Amino acid sequence: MSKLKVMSAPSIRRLPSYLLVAREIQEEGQEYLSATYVANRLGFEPIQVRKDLAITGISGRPKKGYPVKELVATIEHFLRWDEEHRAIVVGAGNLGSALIGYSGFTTHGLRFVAAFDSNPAKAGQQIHGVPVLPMDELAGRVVDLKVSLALLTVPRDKAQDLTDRLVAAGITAIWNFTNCKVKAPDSVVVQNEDLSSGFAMLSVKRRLVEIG
Amino acid sequence: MSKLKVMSAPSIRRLPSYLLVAREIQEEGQEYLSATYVANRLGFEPIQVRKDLAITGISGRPKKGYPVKELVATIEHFLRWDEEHRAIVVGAGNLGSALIGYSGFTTHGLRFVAAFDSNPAKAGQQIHGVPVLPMDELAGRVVDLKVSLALLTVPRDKAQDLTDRLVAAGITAIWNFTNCKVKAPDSVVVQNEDLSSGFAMLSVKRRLVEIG
DNA sequence: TAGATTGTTAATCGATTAACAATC
DNA sequence: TAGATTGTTAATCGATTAACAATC
Repeated sequence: MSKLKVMSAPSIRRLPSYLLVAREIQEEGQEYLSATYVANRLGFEPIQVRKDLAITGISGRPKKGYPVKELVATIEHFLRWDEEHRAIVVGAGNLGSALIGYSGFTTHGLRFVAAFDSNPAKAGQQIHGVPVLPMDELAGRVVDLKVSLALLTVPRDKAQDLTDRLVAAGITAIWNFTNCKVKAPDSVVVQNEDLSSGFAMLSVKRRLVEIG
Repeated sequence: MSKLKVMSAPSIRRLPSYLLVAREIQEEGQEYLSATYVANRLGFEPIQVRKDLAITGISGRPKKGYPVKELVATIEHFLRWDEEHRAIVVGAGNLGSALIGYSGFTTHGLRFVAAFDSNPAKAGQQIHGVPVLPMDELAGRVVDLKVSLALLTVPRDKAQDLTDRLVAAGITAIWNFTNCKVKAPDSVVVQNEDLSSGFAMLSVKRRLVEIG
């Protein structure tokens, strides 16, 4: 077992970009990959890359760098992207449909098995091959669909109610794309994805650039 | 003029959620809103809310809190969400279409005037009322469409090429939804939105909960 | 060997939290 | 007035960066 390292949220968030670079280098047939190279590619400091990679438990070779194949496998395992994650999408609107269709998630083990929508007209349809089911079947289907993860893409005023229903149905992880901060028991993992905060950053950066 | 405060990225990212609470309270007809109340609602510390709000230049009243109407206006102005931001969407796929259709952005002043796609079959169509134009018209239309912001929602391998073309065409802000870190001159603001990093956080949090 | 790189330990930097005077 | 709240200044906490020995 590797030593327990401090895992900061920023470090974890940077891992996917390291994985991307590592996969690319792996395809080029390189055997080793240095933190220096990764840092140059992504605009980070080499020491930061080394520290971040350390949390996964990988160990590199002085002078050579990290063995690429092992690095890819280690990051994937650390992020649990080497397992299948069966998920449902709650709210089959624009965003829900887009997320189902986003191919990038398949390399993270994410597999959408059903979508739910309160609009009866959508029930029975398919979105990118994923069946849309009526919202009132939600509670009954979580178990037989064998899902523990739900993506929440409903209007903000329905977010808390659906969270409660998802928790009651046995869902243990919620990826929340509404800008409503939902409450759930500690045993349920909630990850909030707020596009507004990104746009806030963009706007403030623009002003700073204009001012100089 | 208000004193210049330190603006940290985390603070800026929290402002939209304060704005949401403030708007809600405003609709309820309340005149004042305290940092304590906002903190309770969002699960933050009151001191953090006060510090964050301070960067916008707003000043509250001891005992009462912040005047709600002024607070809403001040945050909106600080984030430039009180102006119109004309934008194009480059890549009219699933994600691009979903972002055009996302109604939440209209309250942030975001207005989509056109989408561009390399698939000729899509040109001439409309997505949620926004015309789709052929990609080779990109350079020529940026000026007459009067846009300075572009949302990048193309496959990762086309991200850098299109960034270069956008910059050459006069775009000064890019909201990048690809997981490719694009390079642009310092005068161009780039905001990277990486869904993978959110999923990485979710996965690691899940393991921590399972371990206990 | 010499140079490049890892990984540890220490230093710095920045963000969050605490303490408290001012105030309505 | 008393209690609640703001906003400043100081303390703490955590993340990033630096220094450097170990090593292939």
